[in-house]
Amino acid sequence: MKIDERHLIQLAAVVKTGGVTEGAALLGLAQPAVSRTLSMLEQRLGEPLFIKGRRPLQPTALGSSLAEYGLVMLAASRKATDLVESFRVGKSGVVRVGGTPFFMDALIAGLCAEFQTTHPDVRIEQSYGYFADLRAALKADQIDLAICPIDILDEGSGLEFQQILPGRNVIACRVTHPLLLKRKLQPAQLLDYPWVAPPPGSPLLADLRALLLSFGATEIKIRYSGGSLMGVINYLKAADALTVMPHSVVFAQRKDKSITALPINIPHPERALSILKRIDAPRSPAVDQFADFVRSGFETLRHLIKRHEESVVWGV
Amino acid sequence: MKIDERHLIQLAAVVKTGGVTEGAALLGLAQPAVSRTLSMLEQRLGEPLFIKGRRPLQPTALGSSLAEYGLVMLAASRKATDLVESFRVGKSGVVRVGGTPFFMDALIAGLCAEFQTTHPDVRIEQSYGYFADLRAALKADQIDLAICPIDILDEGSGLEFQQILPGRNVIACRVTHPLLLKRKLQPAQLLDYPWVAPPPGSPLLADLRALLLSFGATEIKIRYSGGSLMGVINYLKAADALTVMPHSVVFAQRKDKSITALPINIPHPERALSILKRIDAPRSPAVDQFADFVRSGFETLRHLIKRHEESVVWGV
DNA sequence: GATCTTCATAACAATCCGTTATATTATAGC
DNA sequence: GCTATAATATAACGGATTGTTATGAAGATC
Repeated sequence: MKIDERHLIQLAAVVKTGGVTEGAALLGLAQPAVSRTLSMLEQRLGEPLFIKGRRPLQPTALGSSLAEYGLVMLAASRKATDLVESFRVGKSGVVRVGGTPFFMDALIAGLCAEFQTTHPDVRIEQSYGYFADLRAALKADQIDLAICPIDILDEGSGLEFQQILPGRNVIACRVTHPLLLKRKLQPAQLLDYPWVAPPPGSPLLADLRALLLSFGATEIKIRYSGGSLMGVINYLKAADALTVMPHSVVFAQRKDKSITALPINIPHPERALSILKRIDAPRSPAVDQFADFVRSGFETLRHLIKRHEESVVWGV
Repeated sequence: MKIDERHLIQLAAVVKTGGVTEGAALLGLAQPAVSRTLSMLEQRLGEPLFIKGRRPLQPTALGSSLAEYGLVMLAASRKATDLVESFRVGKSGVVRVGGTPFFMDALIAGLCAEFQTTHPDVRIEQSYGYFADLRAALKADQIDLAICPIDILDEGSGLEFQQILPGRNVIACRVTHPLLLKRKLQPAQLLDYPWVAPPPGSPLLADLRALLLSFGATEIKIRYSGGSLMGVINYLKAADALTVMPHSVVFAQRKDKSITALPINIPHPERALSILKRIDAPRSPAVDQFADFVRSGFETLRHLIKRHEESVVWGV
């Protein structure tokens, strides 16, 4: 005999609270509704669920056994509604975010941790990739968000993108680099030092090539390549090498006092760090909240950078 | 937001089976019913539960999370229906049975064990008592069955009682008792030996008093009293004492070859071992089955006794 | 691109649900 | 034992929901 789950839950509520009235109140129902449910249940089962003529209500063996299962359902139901509630306000769910390695490592990872102090039940699944991969992953619904630098003219084509940081590269080196002592830095001097290449496939690598050629290099001498951000930084710390990095990434490392930027301006790439989303896809509130959080995080970063540059001659 | 438990279960079925059609089949429903449920759920939640335009169906994060809770409910529901089913056929439940100590210990306890080889999920709660207590307990719905000797003229008064064994007492002693060697047993000889009294309050004790007086005793010399069946038997084993016991109880001990009955007839009490139930009270199938089992158990016991007496001169 | 399976929608009847109003029943206090 | 009180059962009703079958739309497969 199949029993309506709702009936079992009502039974459980009554057994748990010890009364029809209280049980109904627990479920937010009127007493007659629950009373009728119990009558119907007993009639259908052909077995009493409560010992008749006894108050406070006392369940029979069958009644209390069934009530246990009802209690399980009641608990599950409660949890489910809680889950929905937290999901609706973006407090639970999954955020799948992909991005370029340097930004992810230097900035987004920390932001994720920060985000989760207020959203502990949101799971973040991070992955690496460059624009083409990320766009494909977005369209295939493998990720919910992408964070990467995008050429201004790149067409969205079904993707929404918000710029969150203007493109700006700097030349990074360790804080003890001899070039930092020079009064006037000539671009040609940069070619005297070994260079470290950003990850293959990254826009930064193209930037580096263009930059070195503009400095008059006939060929590009790369001493080290293939490292992630941590690898590059650790290389830089141990040698007077140079590399190109996003300004924000170097800025994020300022606390370490191990690498910094040379006080020389290099051309802005026609690119801006952006958050990419699919326009059509329904995004969960958690994804939206995370995107907002990242955006505001970069907002404050931009202000930080600005204030920092106004107060000190940065990089010296 | 409160979610209908039935909806969660349907969701779980679909997620579990990987398709609306299969999910509906799992629940014994038509496919459109489940399909509509899912549509309504998504509409009410404002969040998709499945990734659109993808077959086989793939749940979203929210969908699979909710499905987990649905699965819990589904499992509980299944178990509940199983429980009901087994309860209806008397394969589960509780049997509260009270009875007089000697019968319970000597006969009923073993029957309980035997009963549970076919009804392992029936819990038996046994208690001791004599007629007055048992009747009160029955009326107060503290026990479902009582098994005790009842005077033939005792009125049921709302109680149904079935006789399961005629009243018949014997005088019990150890198998090495000297009286067993006598050719002709004179009642007066019995008075030469010490007597053990059945539990206070028991009908047996009254029987014993009446018996001894009828033998011509001026006063009753009780050497030992207050023991349960095990106590009395162990006393008898260690001394040439005598006592009154129901015939069936002594018979049940025959395998031990430690106590037996004197070959002397004593008056039948106007009493028969009976099963008592309340007439009005709804009894669970398990109780009915147990009562039937006990009845048939005593039926075979009666036959056993009969055959035994026909084949051997019992007690010698 | 044709076909086949699977899912979504529509329409309808029956049931069930929850409500308020009211009667009945059990317990407690005198 | 009787009354007062609190709790439960019953009745009646509007509305929502459930299930059904029939049919249309959309992916997947070849």
